[in-house]
Amino acid sequence: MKDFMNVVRALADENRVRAFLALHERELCVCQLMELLQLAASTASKHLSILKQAGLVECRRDGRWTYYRQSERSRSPLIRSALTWVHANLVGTSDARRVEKNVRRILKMNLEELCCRAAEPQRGHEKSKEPQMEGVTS
Amino acid sequence: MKDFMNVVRALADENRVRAFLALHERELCVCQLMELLQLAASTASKHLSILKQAGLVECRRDGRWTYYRQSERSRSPLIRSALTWVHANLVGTSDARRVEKNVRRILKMNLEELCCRAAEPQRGHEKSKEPQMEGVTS
DNA sequence: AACATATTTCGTTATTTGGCGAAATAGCGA
DNA sequence: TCGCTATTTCGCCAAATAACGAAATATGTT
Repeated sequence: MKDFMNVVRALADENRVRAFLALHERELCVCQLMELLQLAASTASKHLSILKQAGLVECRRDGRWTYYRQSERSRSPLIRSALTWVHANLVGTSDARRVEKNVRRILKMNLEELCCRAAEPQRGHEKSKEPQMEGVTS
Repeated sequence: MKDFMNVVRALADENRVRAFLALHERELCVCQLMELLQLAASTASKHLSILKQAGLVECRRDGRWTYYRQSERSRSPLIRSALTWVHANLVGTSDARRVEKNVRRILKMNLEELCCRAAEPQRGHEKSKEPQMEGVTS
């Protein structure tokens, strides 16, 4: 029951569900999820830790970035069934499509640029003085 | 998404999950659920209305009593899958067995007696004229 | 009708939760 | 080492929620 309640409570917030949907079949770092959810870093991080605590997502550290993804389906029957249930009911809905669209937009953005945006709107980190607009060729 | 969130939030409270489990394959009135959850009538009623709002349970009125039960599985794919998911993860656990045991105890009790217990600890419903001093003699 | 009682609604209070910013932590590169 | 930055932790505030009792509602009984 305790594990079950943890999973349900983790899913009982719309921002967490959206984050969870965004992590379907791909991994994203906290910066990218901040952008997706339009939340402060500390808030996004908290949400992810709740999802992680429940076992719904896992994370790996890569340098300065922490990448989150949905847990392996082999993790436990509870988690496997939760993943299946959420997908069965949300994948394909307009809300899920909206999330998907937003994620694709975010994935096109330069990670360095995206991450620094909140703090310093101006520059990237090693290479560019000026952000080299990708996608949009001037 | 809205419907999904309603279902998840309805399940995000342990008392509601216990009530929901108790309503598996049987119906119970609010009095009986008060006894099961050890909550005030207004609180129990509120929990049931939240479960009902989410579509997880239905109710019928029979005289003074309102009987709740789990919704028909044909109600909607969302509800059907929710019922299946909850059952798959909780039925057979120690918590579910404890609920089941309690329900059986409650079903053995006289309904009239059970319902009046909160108000008047002493006796059944048809006989008494005077409230006969509970504890304090005036 | 008057009364009894099961349930719901309403108003209040205490607890929990979601949000933020500041400070602490962790890792990269000079 | 220092500086930079992504993330987490901490402390606080606001909003949501769970709990209660009192009052209102609905229904059966006399």
